Amino acid sequence: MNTTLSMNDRMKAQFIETGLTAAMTLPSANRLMECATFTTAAPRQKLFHEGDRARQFFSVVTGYVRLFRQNSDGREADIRICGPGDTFGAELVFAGNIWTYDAEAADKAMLVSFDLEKVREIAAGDDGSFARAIAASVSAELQDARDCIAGDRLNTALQRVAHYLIEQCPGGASPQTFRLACRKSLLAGKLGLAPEALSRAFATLKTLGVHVQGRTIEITDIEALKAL
Amino acid sequence: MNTTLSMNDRMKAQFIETGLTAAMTLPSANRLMECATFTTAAPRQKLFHEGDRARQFFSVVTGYVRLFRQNSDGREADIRICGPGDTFGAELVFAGNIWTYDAEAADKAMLVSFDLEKVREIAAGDDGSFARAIAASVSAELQDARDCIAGDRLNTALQRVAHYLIEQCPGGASPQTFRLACRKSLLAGKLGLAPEALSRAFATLKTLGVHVQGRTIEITDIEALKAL
DNA sequence: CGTAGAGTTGAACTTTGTCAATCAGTGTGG
DNA sequence: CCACACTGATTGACAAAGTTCAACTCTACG
Repeated sequence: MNTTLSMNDRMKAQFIETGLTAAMTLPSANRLMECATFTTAAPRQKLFHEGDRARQFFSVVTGYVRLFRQNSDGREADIRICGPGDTFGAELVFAGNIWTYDAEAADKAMLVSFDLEKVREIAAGDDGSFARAIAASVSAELQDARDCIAGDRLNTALQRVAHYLIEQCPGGASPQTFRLACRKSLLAGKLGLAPEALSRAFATLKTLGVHVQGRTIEITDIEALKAL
Repeated sequence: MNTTLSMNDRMKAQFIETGLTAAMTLPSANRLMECATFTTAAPRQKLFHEGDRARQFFSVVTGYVRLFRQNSDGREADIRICGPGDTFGAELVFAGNIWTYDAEAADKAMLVSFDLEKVREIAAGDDGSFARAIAASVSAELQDARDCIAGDRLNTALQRVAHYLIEQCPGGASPQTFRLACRKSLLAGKLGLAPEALSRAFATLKTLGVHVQGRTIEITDIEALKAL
């Protein structure tokens, strides 16, 4: 399914939206684009496995990608859920060339892949602004990963779900209605929960003015959520 | 307690041992050293708090530093335990200048601090090898953080403790005897456990040939540990 | 309609955190 | 040299939180 496509203007525009290029100067973004290949992935398609040699890293244009680890019994735990604009694997530009996790497309997904060797060459050849832009993306990922560790260790399922909902409220005022960005089972994984636990959390939150109808969320009292 | 010291040869040697400089070219390491200040911290001394503006990042020379978050009730969760050779806060070179966690010395600790502004200036001024070396350190931290997330979500307390012991076995053969690198309560935090849970894990492991006497660990059958 | 996939609910069970009491090791001062 | 206090570690009892498994519902879509 790894189809190389010529880049049209719409794709370029989408690519520019990517978090990676946001912090980049225009010349850097242009150099990066020269290493880019557009790719699509079918639902549940594996992108790579833990232990595989890595030849490129990725940005998500549309859809979602699940990064996860497996234990010896085959049980899986999500490490990160990447949505539109997210980059994953950029840490390999600077350290290592083996994947330390599995990745699969959650839905039909559109990705940009960047050739690691070419990116490293560019990073080594310029004044350092290119490398710094990628390093900024990796640093942001590190902050997110630490938020995740702290969140897991400090908060209960209910609190993590409430926190997620607060984050998703555009504007931060209530009452408010919006749609979940992804399937609930995917969200559960992102929050480090079994799907059942997410369900129960939503059920409990009903008493605090959170009404869930399919993917539609209605929040009547955001302050009550923050109080958790 | 932040005493600036002139750098003697022993200090230079210790500094060179640091993971940060390991991946660095000698000129880069020399440039980095120009931004460095030696600092000591008393046991339980706070280095900074979440939300503080960051002016430097750190490497640990001796002792341990606890990075943690607090929730609204004041309960704490460790994000990372830094020992000799570990660097923390380097992500701020590339993104952000506010601490997103608290830090305190676990024991009496000796640290090197690096002025963020100066480091950024050097990173912007050279051919990029300096920035790439720091980025490599941040990337390694990201891998560790993900190991931590996956380990927390996938393994029980017993499995995490067993995994830690296996990691600590020099050579990887049994029988073997070694000392824990730090206090048990600190280790518990590193593994995301309450001290009581670590105690119980050790008690359970007694039946699998792990004998704990204070900080001394005796492992008779490392294969039994791996089987968990 | 009917089927497949996603989501929900219930019940039993496991794991781990919390609280309280106790123990062990270490150092201090009388 | 011993009593005392202090800190860290251990143990038991208990409660809370989540997982797991199974049955059931709902919805979308052919």
